[in-house]
Amino acid sequence: MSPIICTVDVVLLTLHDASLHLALLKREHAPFAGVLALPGGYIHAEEDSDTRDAALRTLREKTGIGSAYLEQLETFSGPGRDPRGWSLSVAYYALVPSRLIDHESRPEVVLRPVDQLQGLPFDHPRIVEAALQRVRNKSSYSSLPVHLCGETFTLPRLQGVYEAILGEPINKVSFRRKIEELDILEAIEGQLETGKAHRPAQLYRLKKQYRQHLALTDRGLNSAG
Amino acid sequence: MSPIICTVDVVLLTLHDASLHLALLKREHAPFAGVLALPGGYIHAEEDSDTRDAALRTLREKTGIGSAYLEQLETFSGPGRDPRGWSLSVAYYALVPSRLIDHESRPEVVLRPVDQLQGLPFDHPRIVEAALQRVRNKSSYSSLPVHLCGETFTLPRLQGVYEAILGEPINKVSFRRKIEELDILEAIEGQLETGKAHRPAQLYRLKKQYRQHLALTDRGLNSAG
DNA sequence: GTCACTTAGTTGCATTATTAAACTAAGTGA
DNA sequence: TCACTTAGTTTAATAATGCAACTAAGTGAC
Repeated sequence: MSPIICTVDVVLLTLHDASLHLALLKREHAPFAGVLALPGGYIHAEEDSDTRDAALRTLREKTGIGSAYLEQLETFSGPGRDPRGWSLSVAYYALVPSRLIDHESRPEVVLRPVDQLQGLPFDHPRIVEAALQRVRNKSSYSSLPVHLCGETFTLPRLQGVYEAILGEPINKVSFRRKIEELDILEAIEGQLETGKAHRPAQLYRLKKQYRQHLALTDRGLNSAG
Repeated sequence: MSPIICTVDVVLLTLHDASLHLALLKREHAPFAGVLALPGGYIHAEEDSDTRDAALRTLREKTGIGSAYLEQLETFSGPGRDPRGWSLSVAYYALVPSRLIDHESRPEVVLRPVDQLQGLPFDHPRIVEAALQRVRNKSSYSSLPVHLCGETFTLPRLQGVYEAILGEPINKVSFRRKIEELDILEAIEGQLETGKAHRPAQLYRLKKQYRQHLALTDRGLNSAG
């Protein structure tokens, strides 16, 4: 029996111009050489300690990103998804603040708005679709979107990130109540976002224990309003 | 490079004596021959059209179950989880009404309460733990538990199933409101569950379109009460 | 400096959702 | 016929949510 082709693919999402963008790379080899595709590659049994590790390595090697929120999405498989044979890809999704994407040293990483994707090879459209569904759904009841912000951010900024992901406005009071309830942020003593022609906003950061873990609400964020 | 060992494992859950049980099988071959383990096996690239298909085949071959609610759980991997080498297992979980487990023709399938598991081989404890977490979480905001009931059931019975999974009582009025809201059940005209020494309960069944798909609530089922 | 403007952040109240308790319904069995 | 048990509904109290209007605090025009 011919061996199964084992790969990982990473749906790397970031926020650019207040909308969700996906990171893509031109494929170097056949099949689909030259086509923009998800960063991915073979699992290296000799060096990877599991598929998560393979995804982290892929992310580092292909995009230069050393730290991101990373979570397993789903495994896609079958005889038809890769022309080389029966293949299996463990898909992960990653969220990074856009500042961490270094366009100087990695000009080959291109960002595309997630609602204007076309021509993706293999079953990458399905994988991206699944990632978007997961991220949108999870954002509606968790702290997931904070991983798209940088180290520090204001509450109005964070609300904007939620709204960009969910695609609809959120009630300000309800939003602040929920975030408070999650108890994952700490105000940075005396640090305000100045320079704007209006009242400055308080800067916050994630509490240490939530750097990699998420917090979940009981009832969701109830957008609209 | 040595090939990666690709398998599927199925966490098959059912309700027995009003509590969640897991189906286990004695392993026939090394490693862990004779030990009770999750039904699982190699992916057959020649015959399986994807990993879901491999899981369905495994379920059919090892337990005789031809139809169940089946959903991909997570993929587990690494060099240490199987003594034969770097391995990868796509785990699925399945829910079946206990009646579908045919103890006559399959005496080798043993049921164990999920809170009294021990001695499971490989990383099966982790897989089962992940499945339980997923099922409990998903049950709190979806129609998932209906797949543990048979064709027809009463609302008090269904509430009992939710309570068995979630491990806490649910408010009767709230429960009925949520189920009504989900709009997935239809009362079976004139069919009541008789024979009990009290008022008979209305029998319901899943609407056709929800046989395989789930319905989700906006706000969850809010147990306790 | 004063004032118009803008967004940050809060308060109070109306609306809606959830829960608890008490009720009515309808069977069995003594 | 009556006690008992669980099904299913009603009512009222409580809690969560959302809206509108408020105060706060900066910038920039004049």
